[in-house]
Amino acid sequence: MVLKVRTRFAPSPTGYMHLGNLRSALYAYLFARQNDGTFILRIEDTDLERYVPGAVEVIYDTLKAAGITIDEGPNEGGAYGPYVQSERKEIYLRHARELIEKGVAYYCFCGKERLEKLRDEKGVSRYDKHCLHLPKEEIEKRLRRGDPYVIRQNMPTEGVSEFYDHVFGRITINNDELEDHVLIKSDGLPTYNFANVIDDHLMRITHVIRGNEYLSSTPKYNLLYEAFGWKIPEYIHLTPIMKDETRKLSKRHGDAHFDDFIRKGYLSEAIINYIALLGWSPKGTQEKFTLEELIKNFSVSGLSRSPSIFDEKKMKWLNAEYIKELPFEEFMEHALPYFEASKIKGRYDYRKFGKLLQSRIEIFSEIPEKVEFIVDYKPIPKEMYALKKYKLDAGIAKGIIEASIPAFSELQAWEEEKLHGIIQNLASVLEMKAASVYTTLRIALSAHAVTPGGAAEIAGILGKEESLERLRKALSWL
RNA sequence: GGCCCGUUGGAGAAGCGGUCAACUCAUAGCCCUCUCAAGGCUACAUGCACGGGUUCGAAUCCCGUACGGGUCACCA
Repeated sequence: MVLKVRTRFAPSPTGYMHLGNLRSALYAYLFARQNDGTFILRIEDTDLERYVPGAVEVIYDTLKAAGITIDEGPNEGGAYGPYVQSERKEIYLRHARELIEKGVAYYCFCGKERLEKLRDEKGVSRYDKHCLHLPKEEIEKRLRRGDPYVIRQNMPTEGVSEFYDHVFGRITINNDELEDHVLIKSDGLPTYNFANVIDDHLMRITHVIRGNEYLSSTPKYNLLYEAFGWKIPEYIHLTPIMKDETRKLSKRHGDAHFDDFIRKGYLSEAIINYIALLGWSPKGTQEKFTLEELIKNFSVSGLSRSPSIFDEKKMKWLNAEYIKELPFEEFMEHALPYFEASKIKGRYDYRKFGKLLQSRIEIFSEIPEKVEFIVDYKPIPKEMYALKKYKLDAGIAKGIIEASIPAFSELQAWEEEKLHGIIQNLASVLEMKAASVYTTLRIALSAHAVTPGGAAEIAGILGKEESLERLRKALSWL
């Protein structure tokens, strides 16, 4: 019988959702879905000190925005709950005691001071198995007395441990490298090392997909599985996402959170698509994938073994691709808050601007700056009209603008199409190239050498009255 | 420092013993064009960190060196 695939995302509720974490969740999700398996969310809140209220909601909101659906979890329920570690305290204790009976774990009463003394000059410490040799009576006595204790895993001191990882291949570690780490802390809660193994087994996780910071402690976990006589899961360790060659992309460096990018005007589809590509490479040359396509195309063999550097430029490009293919109405929905926050708030037609901007922005937060030129109308220096390419100078520009005012004045229906007609007609009357007339009017109407959109479009946005007013002003400056 | 892992152009990467070393972003140039975008085209690693070896043949296999990452917590 082939086991049904079950993967999990097991974040700690410590604040915002980091892109690296999101990617781990994504891969675990994709793998589960493509194998018709189950995706589980488990909250690892065994560190009371790092707990941040509201962090669980952030995790839920982010996964939802990303389109990642959860089959079993704190809110969804499931047959293997509870899915919050702090609610599973008894389960861990029970298993830890079982290990003590088996002789692979033991009580340890060593205090901070004693542990401190074990530290060498470099600050590297190594527990010396001191309490492993405590006589049974003494352990009983101290337990009865209520002395604080932890439970440690008793590691073998010789031999080697070997395991297979689907990304890194076969990995071998000498057992004497393994420390007797703590399984149960003095507050009675398990450490990650322990809770993880217990939960992954009890929740029937078949494939453990996580960051490769756990790669070197995996042998310890395997020893635990073996002590219990449990099946060891398949391992898929992920390389980190880096900010640059040496620094990991982290919260400390700012703007590495999903929310930050959403706020900057990225589409969640684009973010997901981009991070999927960081550390994973598709079989063919396609790079733009919907979630559905990612589920179909994801493959463990495409996972990279070296860290990848986060490149916002490429994510911007991808985002622009998504923006361009958005139906116009949807584009406007996303764009609206940015128009509202810009200098054209309450003036001009957002939709006309939207038409101009959809192919001109990479992220929505560029809207305010792109739109600002229209209100920034100021005296136009004569040199701005001096364009050799169009055989233009201030004098010729003056003639064009003069001729354009009566022509525009006669226009009743102020529509873009009609505006184009007038400009083209003007060109033939003046016996000039249309391009020269367009350019001159574009500058006269905008007072900018570079604008998104051309003369007719800008006139359309300004409306008849303001267009004429600007043309008269432009004329007066010449 | 010990141990584990990695290293293909500015970035993401394909490549799995015989390829002109794919593809995408970025960059540059050209075309289109009323400017800017968008779109189209083109250029961009005599070379796969470096040094040895194995082989008729190596980015691909082996060894060493350098560099980078991870880990060595009562954090996950």
